[in-house]
Amino acid sequence: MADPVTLKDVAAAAGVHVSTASRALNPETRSVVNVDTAGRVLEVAERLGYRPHPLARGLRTNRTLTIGMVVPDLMNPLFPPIYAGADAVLGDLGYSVLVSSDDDDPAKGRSVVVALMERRVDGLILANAHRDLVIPTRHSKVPTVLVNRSSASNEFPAIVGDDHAGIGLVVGHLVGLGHTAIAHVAGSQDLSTGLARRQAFVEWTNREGLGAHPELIVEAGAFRTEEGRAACDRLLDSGRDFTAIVAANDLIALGCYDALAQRGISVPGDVSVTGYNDMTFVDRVAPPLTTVAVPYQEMGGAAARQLLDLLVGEVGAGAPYPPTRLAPELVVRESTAPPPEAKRS
Amino acid sequence: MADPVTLKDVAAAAGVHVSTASRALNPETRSVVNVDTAGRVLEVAERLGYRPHPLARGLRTNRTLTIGMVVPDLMNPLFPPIYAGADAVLGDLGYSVLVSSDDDDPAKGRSVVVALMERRVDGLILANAHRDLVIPTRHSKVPTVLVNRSSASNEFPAIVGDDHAGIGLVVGHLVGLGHTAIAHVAGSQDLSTGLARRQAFVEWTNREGLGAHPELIVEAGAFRTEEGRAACDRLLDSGRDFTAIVAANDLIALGCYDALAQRGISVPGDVSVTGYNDMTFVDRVAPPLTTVAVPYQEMGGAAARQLLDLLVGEVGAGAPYPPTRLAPELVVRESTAPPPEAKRS
DNA sequence: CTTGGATCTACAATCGTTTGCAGATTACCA
DNA sequence: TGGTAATCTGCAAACGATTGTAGATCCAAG
Repeated sequence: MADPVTLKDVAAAAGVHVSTASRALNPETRSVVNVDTAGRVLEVAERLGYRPHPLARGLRTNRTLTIGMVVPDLMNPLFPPIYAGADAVLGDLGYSVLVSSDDDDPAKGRSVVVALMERRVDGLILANAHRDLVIPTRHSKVPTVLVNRSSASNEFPAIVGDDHAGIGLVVGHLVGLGHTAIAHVAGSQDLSTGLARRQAFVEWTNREGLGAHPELIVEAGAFRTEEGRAACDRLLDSGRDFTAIVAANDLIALGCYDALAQRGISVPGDVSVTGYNDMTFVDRVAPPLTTVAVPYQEMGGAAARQLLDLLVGEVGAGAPYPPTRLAPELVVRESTAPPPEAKRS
Repeated sequence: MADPVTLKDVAAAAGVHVSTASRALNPETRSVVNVDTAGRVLEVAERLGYRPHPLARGLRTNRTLTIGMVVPDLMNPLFPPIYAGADAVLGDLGYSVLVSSDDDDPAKGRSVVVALMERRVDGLILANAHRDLVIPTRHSKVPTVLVNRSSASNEFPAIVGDDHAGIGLVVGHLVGLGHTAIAHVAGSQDLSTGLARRQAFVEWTNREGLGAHPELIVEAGAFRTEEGRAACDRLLDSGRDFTAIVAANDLIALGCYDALAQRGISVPGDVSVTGYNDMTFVDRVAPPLTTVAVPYQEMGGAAARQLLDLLVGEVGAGAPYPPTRLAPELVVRESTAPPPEAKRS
C-alpha cells in the first residue's frame, strides 16, 4: 500500500521514457538530458515520493550500498563504539552497515565473511581479532579494511590503536611514581593487541632502564576477568617481588584486583594496577582504575573513510598498507600510587 | 573472480533450462521436476558452488531476507543482548539483521524506519522507546514487533520485561529488610518503562501498606547517571525522611550513589539503593548494587520468533496484541541492608 | 490408430533499474 | 536549401532469478 511507486510511474507522469527519467534522476547523467525535462522529472518524482528500488538498482549496478562488519562479540563494549563510528560516516553516504559476530571462533569468522560476501556487500570492515585468521577476501575483490587489529603482511589497510604508545604512557606514569619492579599480565598472544602490548611492555621497561625480567610477565589465556585473575595468581605464586602491574586490558586488571584482594594486598597501597581501554564503569570500581583510553569511535570512523577510499579507488592499488595508529590517552585514577617505602624491588 | 556462477551456468552444465534448474534447487517446487534430473542439478550446483544472487531473487520474490532493527543507542549495554538474541534466531533461518540507532530522537526514529523500509526489509523489530513515537509502519504492511517497549494501543506484538513484577521484587526485598519509608527516583515518563516502573512502585508500596507519599517520588529527566544524581538531590533537598531508594534503573541508581556520597550519607548504612537492569559491572561498583536482572537476550529471541510468526501468518491478523512479559529476577548485592535503628520514617 | 491424460521441460514474461546505441529533432553554417 | 553537427530522447538489452503457461513426450485405454 505504501510505496510501490516505480520509475515507470514517474516516467509516465512526467511524459517521458523511463530511461530518460532514470538519467534525470541520476546526478551523474543528468547533464545529458534537457534541463527542464530534467526539472520536470525531478519535480514529479518528488511529488510522487519516488524511491528507487534498491534491489533492482543493485542488481543492475552490482552494488548493494551495504558494508559488512564482523566483530567478535557486540556485547563486548569495545565494539559498539567502533560500529557507531563507522556507521556514522557510512550512513551519511547511503550505506548501511551489516554486523555479524564470530564469537572469537576463526571458523565462524570465515563463515560469516563468506555469508556477507554472498549477500554481495560492497566492502568489509573486520574487527575480529584472531591474528591467524585466514581471510577469505584475500583473493576476492571485496575491498576490506581491518580495525583494531592488523595482519602480519599488511595486505589490508588497518586502523589500530597505538598500543606501543599506550603502554609507554602507563609505564612512564608508573616509573614517574617511583616504581622499578613492574609486572605485566599479558593478554592472549593470538591477538595482535595482546602481542603488541606485551612487546611494547618489554621495550618500554628496557628503555626506562628497568632491565628484562621475563618472570614478571605472565600471560592470561584471554582478555577476560577470570583469566586475568588466574594469571595474576600465578604471578603471585611465583614469589617474585613487584610493586605494580600493567594489565593488558581493563578486564584483566579487574581480575588482578580480585587476585590481590583475596590475598589482602591493597591497591594501590601495596601494588598499583593499570588497565587498558577505559571501559565504561571502570571509573566506578573500587578503586577507580588508571587506564588508557582508546578512541574506538574514531577508529570506526577512520576505518570507514579508509574503506570509502578503497571503494572509489582503483581495485588492487595493492602494495602493503602500513597500519594507521590512533593515539591513545592516559587516564589517571586511583589504582596507581607511589610504591610502598618498605618494599625493595 | 570469486563467485559469478549463475543459475544459467548451472543449468547449462546440467543440460537443462534455467527454469528447470531453478525448480530443482527450490525444495518447494522440486517435486515437479523429474527426480534424477533434479539430482543432477543439485549435484552440479554443489560442484560449481552455486549461490543464488540475493538481489535477483529478492527483486523477483519481493523479499530481502533482511530484518530491520532500531535501537536508541547500541552503546547502551542494554541493546546488544537484545540484538544478539534476535540475530541468533533469525540468522539460523537465513535472515540478516540490520540495526539502526535513533539516538532517542523521535524524528530520527521515524526517518530510520522509513530508511529501513526503503531498503525493503521483510520485517521490523523496534526497540526504540519513545512512547509517543508515531510509527510509520502503522499503515504499511511491514510486519513489526516491539521489544522492551509497548505501544498504548497494543497494535503491535510487544515483548517486554515484566516491570511490575520486577519492581515488586525490589520493594518486597526492601520491606522484608524492614524499610517503611521508600522513595522512588523515576525515569523519563515518556518511555513506557519509566511509566510502568513508577506505576508499579506506587501500587506495590500501597499493597505493602506503606501508604501513598507522592513527595517521595521524584523524576529523572532521562535514564542517565547525571539526571539521576540531580533528581536525587532534589529528593534530598525536600527534607523528607526515607531509608531506601528504588531507582528506575542502574544508571539512575549510580547517580543516587553520587548524590548521597556528596552529602556523606552512606549506602547501605544510612539508606539502601536498588537499581534495575543488572548492567555489566554494577556488581563491581562500590557498593555492589542490588538490582533486578532482565532477560534481554531472551527478549530479543522472543521478539524474533514473534516476528517470524507474523511473516508466515496472514497479514493483518490484526486484533490487539497483549504484550508478552518476561519475568525478571532479583539480584541481591550489598547496596541494601536493614534501615538504621535511629531513623524513624 | 487415435485420443486423453500424466509427467515433465522449455519458453517467455516479469521484478525495477541502468545504459549502449540508434534515431529524432533542432540548429547552425555554407 | 541542404548537409552536418550537436543535443536530446527512446528502444531494448541487460542484471539473475522465479513462475504461469504451453508444448513435448510417453503410456494406456478406447
